Amino acid sequence: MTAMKNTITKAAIDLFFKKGYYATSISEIARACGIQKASIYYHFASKEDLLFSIMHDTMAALTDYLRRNLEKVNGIEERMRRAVRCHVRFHLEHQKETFIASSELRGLCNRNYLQIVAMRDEYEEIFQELIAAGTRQGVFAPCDVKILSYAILTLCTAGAFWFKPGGRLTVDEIAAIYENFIISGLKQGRIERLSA
Amino acid sequence: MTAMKNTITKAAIDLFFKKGYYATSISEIARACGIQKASIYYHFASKEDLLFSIMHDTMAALTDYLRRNLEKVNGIEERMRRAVRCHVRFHLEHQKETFIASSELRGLCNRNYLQIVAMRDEYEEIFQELIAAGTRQGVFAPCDVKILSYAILTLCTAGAFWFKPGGRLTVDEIAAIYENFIISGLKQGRIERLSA
DNA sequence: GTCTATACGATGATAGAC
DNA sequence: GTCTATCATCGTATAGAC
Repeated sequence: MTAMKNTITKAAIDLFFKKGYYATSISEIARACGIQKASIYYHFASKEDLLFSIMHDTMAALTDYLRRNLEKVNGIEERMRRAVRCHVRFHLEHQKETFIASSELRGLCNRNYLQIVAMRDEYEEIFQELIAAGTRQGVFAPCDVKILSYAILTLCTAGAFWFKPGGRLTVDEIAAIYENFIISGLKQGRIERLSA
Repeated sequence: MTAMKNTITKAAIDLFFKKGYYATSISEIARACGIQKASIYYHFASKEDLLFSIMHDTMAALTDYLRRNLEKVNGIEERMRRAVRCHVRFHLEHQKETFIASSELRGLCNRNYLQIVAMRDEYEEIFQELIAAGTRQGVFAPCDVKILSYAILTLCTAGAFWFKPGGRLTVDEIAAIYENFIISGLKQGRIERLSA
C-alpha cells in the first residue's frame, strides 16, 4: 500500500466513523488528505471500493488475531474466555474500523456485500464451534448455539459503539467484565471458577 | 394523526428499515404512498422531521410498554426478568421502528439528537436501577452497573438486526433464551432457580 | 500522481395553480 | 391536500493537461 493510499484510508476511516459512509463525501476525504477529490480516483476505483477495502482488511485482521490467539490455548472454558477477550480487545482497540465494518454493510453492492458477510460468517463459526464443544463436554449448559453466538458477538461488538478511549475503564477491565458475564451465562449454574 | 400522515410514516419505516435513512429519497416514499413528493411536505416539514417523528414515537411507546409491564411485578429477579422479556418482545415485534431508532441517530440535527438521546437515557435508567437494586440485595453479583446495562440492552436490541419473523424460533423462545442468559450473567453463581 | 474543469444525475425543498 | 413545475445544490465520477 502506497503512502497516499494509506493516508486516504485513514482519513476515510475517521470520517466514516464520525459521520457515516453516506454522509461523508469524497471531497471531504480529499480535503482531509490535502489533495483534490479527483486524485482519490487514482488510488480507488470508487467510493464503495474504498469502503470495501476498509471492511475487508478489518475482517481479515480480526479473524487472524483470533486464530493466532487461540493456537496455544487448551481447555474449552479457557478457549472461550480467550476468544471473548480477543473479540472485545480488537473491537475497542480498532474501534473506528470495527464500527464501520459492522454498521455500513448497506453501503456495499451485492457482490461485495456477500464477500464481507462470508468473512463474518467464517469468524462467527469459530465461536459457534466453541459453544458447541463446551456444551458437548458439559462445561456449558445446553443452548441454542446460533442465538447465543449472535448474543455474545453483538454484545461485545456493541462496545465499539459507546467506548470512549481514556474513559473511566480500560479495555482490559471492560474485557474482563464481559468475559465473566458471558461465561456465567453460558454455564447457567455449572460454576467451577471465576477469573481473578 | 391523519390517514395520509400515517400512510407516509408506515412507508418511511419500511424504506428506512430496508435501505437506510440516507439511501431513501423523498420521492421513493411518495411513490410508495401513491402521491407526489411535494405532497409529503404538507404533512412533514422535512425529511428529518419524518425521521424524528418515527424515533420519538417509538421511544415513547417502548418506555411506556416497559413501565406498564413493571407496575405489578414484585421481587427484583422477577422484575429484571420481566424487563428483559419486554425489551426483547418490543424490539422483535416492532423490529423496523426499533432498528431505525437505534441505527439512524446520525440523521438527526443536534437539537433532535439530544431529545432522542434523553429519551433513551431515561429508558436505560430503569434497567440501571434494577441492576443496582439487585446488587444491593445480594441477588445479583457486584458489578459495574453502566457497563452491564449497556450490555443487556444492546444484547437484546441486536435481535432487531438479525431477527426474521416466521423463522426457526418464536419471539417468546428468543426472549426466554436471553432472559436466562442475562439473569445467569447477573448472578454469576448466586443461583436460586432457572425459569421453566 | 496530482491538478483543473466539467459532465451528469439526483436530491431536498419551495412556489403557486387547482 | 394534492398537483405540476422548478430551483439550487451537491454528489460521484471522468477527461485531459501537466
